[in-house]
This record gives sequence, structure tokens and C-alpha cells, in this order.
Amino acid sequence: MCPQIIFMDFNDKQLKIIETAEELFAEMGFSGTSVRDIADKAGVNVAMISYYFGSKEKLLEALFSFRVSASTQILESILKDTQKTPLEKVNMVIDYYVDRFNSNQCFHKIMVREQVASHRIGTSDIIHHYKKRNQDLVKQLVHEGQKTGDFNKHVDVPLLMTTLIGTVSHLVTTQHYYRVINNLEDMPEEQFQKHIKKKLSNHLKFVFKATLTHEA
Amino acid sequence: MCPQIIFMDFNDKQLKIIETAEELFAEMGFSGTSVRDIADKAGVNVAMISYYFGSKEKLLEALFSFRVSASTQILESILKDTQKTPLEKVNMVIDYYVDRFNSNQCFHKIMVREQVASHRIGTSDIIHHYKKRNQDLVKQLVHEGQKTGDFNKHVDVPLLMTTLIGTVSHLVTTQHYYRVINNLEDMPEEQFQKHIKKKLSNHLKFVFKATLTHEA
Amino acid sequence: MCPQIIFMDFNDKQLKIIETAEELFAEMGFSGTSVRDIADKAGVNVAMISYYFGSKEKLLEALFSFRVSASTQILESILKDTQKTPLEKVNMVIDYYVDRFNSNQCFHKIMVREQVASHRIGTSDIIHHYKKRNQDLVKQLVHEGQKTGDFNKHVDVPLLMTTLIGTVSHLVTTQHYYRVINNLEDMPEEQFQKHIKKKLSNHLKFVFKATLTHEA
Amino acid sequence: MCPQIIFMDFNDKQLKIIETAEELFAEMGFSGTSVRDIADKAGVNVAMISYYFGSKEKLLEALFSFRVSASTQILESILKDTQKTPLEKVNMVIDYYVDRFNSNQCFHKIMVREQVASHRIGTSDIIHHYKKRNQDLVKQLVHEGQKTGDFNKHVDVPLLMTTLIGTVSHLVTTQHYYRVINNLEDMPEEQFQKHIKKKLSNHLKFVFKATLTHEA
DNA sequence: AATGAATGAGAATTCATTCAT
DNA sequence: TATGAATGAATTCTCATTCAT
Repeated sequence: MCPQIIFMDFNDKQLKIIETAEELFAEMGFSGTSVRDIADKAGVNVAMISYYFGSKEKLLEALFSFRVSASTQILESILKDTQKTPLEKVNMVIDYYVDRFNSNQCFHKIMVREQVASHRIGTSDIIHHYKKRNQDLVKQLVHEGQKTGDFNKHVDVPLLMTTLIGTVSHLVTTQHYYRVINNLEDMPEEQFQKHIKKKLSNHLKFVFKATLTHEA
Repeated sequence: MCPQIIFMDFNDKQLKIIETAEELFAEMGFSGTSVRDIADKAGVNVAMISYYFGSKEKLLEALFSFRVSASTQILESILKDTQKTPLEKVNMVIDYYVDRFNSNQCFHKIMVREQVASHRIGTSDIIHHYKKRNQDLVKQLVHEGQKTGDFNKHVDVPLLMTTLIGTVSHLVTTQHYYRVINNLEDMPEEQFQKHIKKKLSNHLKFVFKATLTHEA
Repeated sequence: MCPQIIFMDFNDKQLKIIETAEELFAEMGFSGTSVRDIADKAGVNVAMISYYFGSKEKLLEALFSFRVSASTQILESILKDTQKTPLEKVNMVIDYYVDRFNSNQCFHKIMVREQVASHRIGTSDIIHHYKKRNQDLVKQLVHEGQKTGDFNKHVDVPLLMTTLIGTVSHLVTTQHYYRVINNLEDMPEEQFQKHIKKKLSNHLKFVFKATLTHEA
Repeated sequence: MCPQIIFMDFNDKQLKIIETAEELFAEMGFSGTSVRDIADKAGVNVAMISYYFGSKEKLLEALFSFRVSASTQILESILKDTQKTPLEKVNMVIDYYVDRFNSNQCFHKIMVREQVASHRIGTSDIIHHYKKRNQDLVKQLVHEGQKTGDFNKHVDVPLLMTTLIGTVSHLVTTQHYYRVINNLEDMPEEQFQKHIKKKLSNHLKFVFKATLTHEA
């Protein structure tokens, strides 16, 4: 079904390289980061990267596999919960996305960049598979809410997903502008993260409740 | 206030370079594009780029100035219109953004990428200025709606802007995935653009109406 | 007919690079020579090689085109001469080969090496074309001699060509062994070249006369 | 006299490495083959090569020792045969060379390449020793034939050796061209080998008989 | 005895920019 | 004003070899 997401057992040095690459790719972009930069920051020999991953491109793919393979069941488990109302589940999905983006900011910055270009096949396959799966799950959830009469009938799930992911990823990638524009420059980083996470969660929950229940 | 947005008078060759650079930067990223690629595709001498713009970085800045300077008064004029209700104005703002992103896809792909990184000062200043101004204008509009009682009181304008821009830019940058996931691969490009533009506009108008008027 | 042998107009620097590369490839082999070696010896910047030829491989092809394209009509003109007997023409062909190998020793050393491997397409096409054409010309000449009754009937031209080229190229490539084995180490280089050229010419003429006229 | 030709007792793994190296060196050249290529193809650890042979260069020397040491007495035994006429012996020498080259094609391709360069001392000493010895033996044989009056007086043995070895080695190294030029591309490999071996043997025997017995 | 891990050196090539004209 | 030529620096990757185990 998704042969390219192979769970790999990375050793400490490989993990160190992956994590360092993640930080640098996030900040400088893939092409803007040299393998030497990564090696230097990770404290390993330059040749190690080719040795372990084959190439810079393959390192990016390894990073994708590593991050994507980490979370596959959470959304499923949210949906299966029979105790929750569809709206409660929607709120959980929102928190899942807010959490994921918030705790993997570097990776998602890379994702945002990579999604723009369609020419990197190795990664775009992984992204595509991941997006498709999640959209299908949310579609199920919306149908569930429509059946119970909680949600209105004409919800455009693909665009709702676009709003969800777009809002979260845009905030994550432009948070430094958000700080400046909203005069939050002096707030300590940790506090700022908590602050926007909370606000973003509330905002999206409100937007989604309004959208899903508002009569056309 | 914004010294770097200088309206420049570009000659034909300069414009050709800027437009070619825009296409390539959009697809390959800034670092992923070489000046030689640009020069070749634009049909000019490599030295022209340094000659005209000073450097590759400066070319990017010129591109930003060029695109941003082009539209400064539209939002203002929407707001000033005394004939329209606040909700009508919101819808106009939405269409303005949808239009802008749709007709300047390449540029906005670059913007999305560039926003991620905070290290490129030349462009981030322009982006910051642009975002700040637009957010302030929308804030005015929301206040106007709140005064008239059309909008509810606790609207988070910065996050609403995030949702607006995030949704539009996410769709623009991931439209190839959107096509595939929603089985629209065979639709001709032009028709597809019309299709998503219309859908996106309706979707956002509905979301905004619901959000701005929904009682908490 | 032979599209890959394009006559190129090389400038002085390009010629310098080609000639230096020829010397080094002859002595160290293609893979055994680095572009840096060539650049250093030729007194040019390393980047020049990529700049002018695109790649190391393409430089080799340029060298082949350069050397091969130089001599296309000589054999034809020998054959056309109506004043000479077939045997005289054979002797002229022999001298042509001896001369060619002798005055382009470096290039022919490269040819000998390159012929071994069939994996370098760019050059093997040129070699193949060149060998085919020359063999066809010699075949004509032998037929001519057979018609006049000068040569015997069962001459195997492909193998005769193998003997001709094999003998000359083997001597060229192993001349340092020849010197040592035959106690000619003290002979000055120039004199040695003259010496073996003369001896080789006589030897081959004798072998060919014997072979072509000897009754089975 | 020839200290480097030491008969070495290679174990299975060492032999596997040597044989694999032989194939790769023949096709790709010494510099064009990496120890990793050899190790991978031979199915052994990369470190094995340094471990067993010391270095890549030493592996080449081991290969030479291995192949050269294998055949030292055959030529001697041919000469000693008192039953055969000088011409019969010459024919046997020819078959010996044709056989040797034919059954050790890979090795002889390497030899051809290595002979070109004089800079690899380890191997050139072995080659030199080998050539010198064989030439001396053939010189004896020719003298024998001259004494009996079978061969004419002015035979140039060094150049006759050059013709013998040059012809055989040229055919071995350029057989793929030979196939194409003579429209034998569809002949199965095994059959082709038999075919050229037979033709080459007959050709050389005829050339040698003619040359050795032809009156000047 | 054998090997997976590791590495410094060097490989070819591309880069943005400069310079002479 | 415009450009072909040129280049030093940096790019990714491969190399043969060594080392700890």
C-alpha cells in the first residue's frame, strides 16, 4: 500500500544526522543546506552522510520516512471512539494537527517547502500518501456527523482539510511575523508557543463548529 | 516606513529576467535555481543578472518589490466603499486574496517558501510590512462589522487572517496533490484553475460568514 | 553518416587542454587522470575544463573528434592513385599507419586502452566508424590486387588489418619494453623513434608482401 | 632474477577476489574499478582486499603473479621437442599464444592496458621479464630454422614477436568491433570464440610461413 | 581471522560573480 | 551598455584505507 514508508532502525549517529538535517532544512531549505553544514553541526564526518544515507536526497527521504512513519494510528483511534460526538471528535482532530505541527515544527516547515515543488519524487509520494489517508479519515468523520444531523449537508471536506492544515501550517511557518505584528516579541519562546497553541486550537474549534453547524 | 519597496522602472530585459526567475524560484526554490538556469531560460547573458541586479539575492528582492508594489491600493479601496455591508466587504477581501494568489501563483509559491525562513532579511522585511498593513486593514473592517452588530465580538483577527491566507496559499501550493486526491487529474489545467477558484471562494465565504456571525 | 565526428574549432586554450589531456590519458589512462592534473599541467583553471567541454568524458570525446577528423582523406587518395601497383599502394598504406601511430603516439595509446572497454559509448562509436571505413578501403585495395593477379585469392582482409594495426599499435604501446629487451636503452629518443619506424615499416612491408603473394 | 613472481598459495576467498578483480579490471580498467566494486561483486567485505593483499595495487600484482606463474614451461617444452620441424614448432608457438590469449581474455585485456603505461613498476617488471624470456625462446627457434635452411636469414625476431602478440592481442581487445564490422553480431558467443580462434590461428600460420620462408 | 564503521583526501562538477573589452 | 571568458570557492560524492573489535 505504501512501500516507500519503510520503518528503519536508525542508530544514534544516523538519528543525530537526521535531526540536524531537519533543523537546517527547515531554516535554510533543502538546496540551501549543504551536507557539510549538516555534518559540521552534527559533529560527524562529511562522508558519513553519503555512507549512511547514500546521498543528500536520500537523507531527506529518510527524514520523511522517519517522521511520517512515527504517527499512523492516532487519527484512526480518534475516529473509532464510540463515546464521543462527531464535534468532539473534530475537536480532537484539530488538537491532533495543532499538536503535531507544534511539536514537529522543523519537519513541517520542510513539508511546507517540499509540497510547493512537485519535482522531488522521493518525498512527494510520501506526502501524497499521507495527505490522502488523512483526508479519507476526516471524510468518514464528517459523514458520521452528517448522518447524526450534527453537521450540515454541504461540507466540502477537501477544502475543509485545506483550511485546517493551511491555517496551522501557515501559523507555524510565519510565527516570527505573528510575533512582531502582534507585539509579542518580548514573550519568552516557550510561553509564546503555549500561547499560540492555545489560541490556534480555540480559533480552529470555533471556525469548525461554526462552519459545520452553520445553516447555509 | 518601507524604504525597500522602491518602485523601479524595469526595462524589457530586466522584466524578462524577473519573470523567468519567478517561475524557476517557484518550482525549484531560490537555492535550487542557479543564475545560469535563469539566464538560459530568459535568453540573456549570465552576466546580465549581476549587471542589472547586483546579485542573485538582489534579484529576488527586485522580484518582491515588483510584485508587492503592484498592489497597494486595492484593499484600501474596498474598505472605503461606503455602499457595501461589512460582510460584503469581507467577501470582497476574500475574492481579492483568492484572485491574487490565483493569478500570481508562482510568486506566492516563492512567498510561502521564503516566509518559512527568517534569515533572508531583504525579503522578510517586505513580507513583514505587507502582512502588517493588510492585517491592520482587515482589523478595521472587522471592527466596523462589530460596531454595526453584523459580526460577533470575540473575533481573533490575526488568526482569521492566518486562516484566510493559510487556506488560500496551502491550496495554491498543493494543488497538484489536490488534483490527484480528488480525482481531477484529467481536467484541463485552465478548467481546473477556474474550478478551484470558484470552490475556494465559496468555501471561504461560507467559513467566514459562519465564523463572523456564529454565536459563541 | 558519422554525425558524432563534428569538426570543432578549438581555440588556443582548448587546444592546450586537449593536448595536455592527451599526454596524461596516454600515460595514466582516462580514469587514472584527474581533471585537476590536466588543468595544472595545462596551466588553466580546473573549472575551465567543465566550462569548455562540459565534462571529463566530453573532453575525451573532443580529443577523439579532434584527432580522428584530422585525417579522413589520406587513405582515399592513396587508393585512387592509378599510377601505382597494388603492392606499392599496400606499402603506402603501411607507411600511412606507421606514420600515423608514430606521430600520434599519445593518442594511439589512448585508443588502444579505449578499444578494450566497450562501455564508453561516446568514443567507441567514433572508433567503430573509423575502423570500418579503413577496413573497407583496404578491402578494395586487396580486391584490386587480386584482380590484377598480384595478390593471391584467399586473403583475409579483416585479419590482415588486425595484423597491421595490431603490430603497429603493439610496438607503439610497448616500445619501452622493446628498448630494454633489445638493448637500445642508451639510444637517444629521437634516434630510437627513427630506428623503429624504419624497421617497422620494412618489417611490415616484407610480411605483407610475403603474405599477399605467397602461394598457399 | 624475477623475485616478484612468487608462487602464492591463495585461499578460496583470495582467489574469488582475484578473479573478480580480473573481470572488472579488464572491462573498466584498473583506475576505473573501485575496491568496493570488486568486494561487492565478489561478495566479500571491502576491508578484505586491504587485509589480504595490502592494497589495490598489490592486488593487481597478485593477479599478475597468479596468471603469469601459471605458465612457464610450455614454450620450453615446445622447443625441446626434437621430433618436430622448426615450422611445426612455430605453428605450435602460434597456437600457444592464440590459446593463451583466448582462454585468458580478461587478463590479457589488463596486460594490454598496463603495457601502455610504464609508471606501474610492480607489474611492468613482471611483464618485462615475461616478454624477454619468450622472445629469447622464439629467437632460439628461429635460429634453429635458419640453421636447417627452413627459414630465411634476415628475420627480425623482435618485430615478428610484435606481430604475433600484436595481432592476437589486438583481436582479443577489439573483438566486439570485429563482430560488428564483419556482420557476426548474431553469432552466439561461444561459436564466435571458436570461429575467430580457428581463423586467427590459420591466418597467423600462413603469415608466419610466408614471412619465414619467403625469399627477400 | 575477519569485518562493520569510519574517515581524510580527493574526485568531478557547479556556483555566483568579476573582469576585460 | 553589454557580454563572453574566466575563476575561486564551494558543491556532492567516492575513494582506498584504517581501526576497534
